This record gives sequence, structure tokens and C-alpha cells, in this order.
Amino acid sequence: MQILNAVRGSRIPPVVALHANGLTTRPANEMQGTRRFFQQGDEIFAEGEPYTAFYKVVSGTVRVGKLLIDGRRQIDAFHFPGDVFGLESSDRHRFTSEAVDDVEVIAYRRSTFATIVRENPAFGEQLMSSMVTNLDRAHDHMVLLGRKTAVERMASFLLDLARRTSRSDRVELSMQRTDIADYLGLTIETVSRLLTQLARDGLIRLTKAGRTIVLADKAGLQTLRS
Amino acid sequence: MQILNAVRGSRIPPVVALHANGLTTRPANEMQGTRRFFQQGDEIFAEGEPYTAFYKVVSGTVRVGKLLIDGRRQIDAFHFPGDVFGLESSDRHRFTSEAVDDVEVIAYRRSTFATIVRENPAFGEQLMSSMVTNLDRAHDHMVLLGRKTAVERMASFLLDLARRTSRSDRVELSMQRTDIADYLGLTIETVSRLLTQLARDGLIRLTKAGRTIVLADKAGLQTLRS
DNA sequence: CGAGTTTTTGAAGGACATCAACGTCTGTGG
DNA sequence: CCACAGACGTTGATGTCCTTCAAAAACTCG
Repeated sequence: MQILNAVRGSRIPPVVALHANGLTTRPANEMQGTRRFFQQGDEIFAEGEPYTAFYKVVSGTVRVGKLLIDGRRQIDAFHFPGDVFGLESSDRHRFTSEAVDDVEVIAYRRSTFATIVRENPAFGEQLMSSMVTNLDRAHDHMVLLGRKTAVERMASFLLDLARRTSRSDRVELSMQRTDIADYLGLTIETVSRLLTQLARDGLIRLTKAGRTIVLADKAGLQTLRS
Repeated sequence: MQILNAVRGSRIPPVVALHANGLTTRPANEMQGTRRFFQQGDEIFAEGEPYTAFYKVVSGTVRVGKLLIDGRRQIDAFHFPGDVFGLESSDRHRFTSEAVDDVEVIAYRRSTFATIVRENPAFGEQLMSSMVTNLDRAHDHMVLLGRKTAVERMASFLLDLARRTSRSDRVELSMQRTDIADYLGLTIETVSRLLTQLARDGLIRLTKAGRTIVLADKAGLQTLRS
């Protein structure tokens, strides 16, 4: 909706190394990109918009998803630091991406994959790997949406979140209930009920407006996850 | 389950062209692969199996998906001629793939993406594009599973199937009801009821054991699809 | 402190699942 | 060619998990 308050991107000076053969090159696994900042709720790009760049998260949480005409929404994935999103094969974006909280990304100018690989094979390899990882996660998420019960979805979500964003058993929810519900294919009411139920059963502990969750019984959650 | 009756792969002789510069090379967009055949129901590879090859469908239909311990199954995607599947970033397959009917594929030996790109950039580009297409479809499928009603799922399925496999309004279902149900996140009973309901409403016509469907009112289905 | 937003909790309803039985198709052997 | 068995598909009756509708509670931020 609002793409307005996105801070104008500032160019990152490309790090250049001088090779023995006299050719200039960039360090492996990196490529010139533009650092950009988005505030909570900002749209990074919208479904249908021309595809001009793809992104890597530096800090914060990004949600990507789709909207049906009547307002129903599905969040396909959350992306955390290190994750790549927004790569397309057509020339329009096929989904929307927004900042869940304050977000910093590196934007890479759209270019054919061949070009990327020619200029920086290691970066190309990294991108391909990112795509396969994203596809892996999508597969897991389809099982969750198609075949898991509400509790199983919530247990899966909490454990995944802990694995991806936390080194401890404490999870900071950067997203609110609406996002969780739209990610899990549930309603906010159900999400809320599930969390209080899990807390009542001693599997988790809720603190500070339910934005921090301690996974008190990971093994128990693992059982519920299916 | 049974990987037994897979016909032993027969090597395809690599087509070699002599370039002006005297180097031998393969034609663009192709790479050496092994032709393999699978019968209806055969497993092509299983979740957890070592990853040794990825595949392109030549003929027939392939289903890829996952199984939960208690037998619940989710089919993530159907793959038709031209589609690539089974590419992984880890060294084990993350999902299972099986032949829906009699299937012919080209198996490509696992290799790093860098190698593929070095040896045949055009093929690498094609692979990247396939991955992005698969991810696109996964996104659509997540919306379907997470937010669409049963009728909407069925309408979406029929229209997609027609677009991908048929040039007319007649769709041949290569898969049986169980597969459709596990793809749409429903039960076979619901799938059956939906089809008869759509037929009663004049949107489709069922023939020959319900394996051939005529999309009598595509516009109507489009409305239902959401 | 107070207005608006987000989250929680409760009561009632509905869409799809489950359980059960019947119908239909396919292929095999008499 | 027909009979039969087993697999696959359809139809019906009932149940349940999650949604929907409603309102209160808790939190945020000026």
C-alpha cells in the first residue's frame, strides 16, 4: 500500500580487488547491491508490479504473500536475515512483499541469471541454493496448510521460528496475530486460543503482550508438530 | 514403495557439434541425461533418499509430495512434460516423487550448479527458470490450501490442469481421486461431491468413469476460482 | 489519561470430515 | 462372452474442528 516512506537507496561502494591477472573482480558470494530501508508495514513490492530488483534481508522480518480480491490473504513465507526473496522469471512480481517490522535489505538490480553467473558464479550458486531452500520451505508449508490441524500448525510454526531466528528457547515474535493467522491459514481468534491453550498446558510461556514466547517444552511441541 | 520395475536407464548418446573454434560442445538448452521409464505407481525417489539425480518429465504425470507419520499425505505438485523436479540443495531428497501414470523422464546426474553453468550456461538458465516457476506454482498452491474453499480449490485445479495439459476444453485426468484430494487438501468424498455438483450446475461434464472432464463453462469456473 | 489498536475470551454456526454403504469400472478366467 | 473379484468412485447421515459474530481486556502511544 505505502511504498512512500521507503528511504531512498544509498549506493554501497563496490569492494574491488585487483587480481594477479590484472582483472578487477568482486569478492566471492557478493555482488553489487543497493542498501534500502523500510519501515514497519511498508510495501517492498506488490504483486503485478514490474520486476526490477530482488532482495536479500539484512535485518528485520519480511512477509511475502498473496491477496484474493475479497481480501483473504495468505502469507507464503517470512524471510529473516540472510534470506533471498523476490526473484522472478517473468517481468512482473508474482506476489507482494512487505516489511513486518523495520527492515534493511540489499536490493540487487534485476538481470538475467546468465549475466549473474558470468559476472559472479559463486553468487549465482548462492542464489540457486536460496531458491531451492525457498522451495523446500514451500513444500513443508503446503503440508502444514493442507494436512495439519490447528495445534500442529502452531507447534510447527513456533519450532521453525525458534530454529531460524533464535539460539535459545526464547522467540521474539516480530509479527502480529494477523500475520501468524494468515501464515498458518487460520483466524486470529484461533491463533490466540491456541497460544493460551499451549501456555495452559505448560508447553510455552507468554510474556509482554504475547510478543515474546518461551518454548518451555520443546520435546512436547515436537510431538504436537507431526 | 516399489522402485523395482523401473526400467534400467539407457544412455542417450550426446549430440555433439563441432564449433568453428574446434571445441566440442552440446546444443544450447540441453545436457547429457539418461532416459528412464517408470510405470504407474512407481516411486522415482523417496524423501530422505540420497540425492543423486534430478529429472525432467518427457511424458506422463509425476506427483511430488510428503507423507506424515500417520499416513496423511500432501501432494505439493503435479509435473507434466517439460517440467523439472527433484533438484535439491542438500544431499538428501526432501520429498517423494512417484509416477501417476506411465512416465518417461530424463535423469540428470547430480552436480553442483556451478558445474552445470560452466559446462552449459543456457541449461543452467533454464534450470533457474524452472525453479522459479516451481516456486511460483507453490505460492499459488499455498493460497489455495490456506485460504480457498473446497469449490474454489476444485475450480482452480480444473482450470490449471486445462491450461497446462490441454489445448481444448477437455481435460484428461491422469490421476485418481485420492491424488486430487491429497493435492487439494480435501478428502476423496469431498472431491467426488464437488465434481458431481459442478456437473449438476452445468459447469463441467463428466465422462468415462469420471476420468475425462469437459469444461463446459470456463467463465463460470473462473468466477468460482477466486 | 484516553483513544485506537491489538489480543483474548465466549457462544453459536457451518464447511468439510468421518463413517458407512452402495454403485461402477476393469481385468481375469471360465 | 459372461461372471466375478477387487479397486475405484459416488452418495448419504452424522459429527467435529475451526470459523464467525460479539464483546471485553490489555496494550501502545500521543
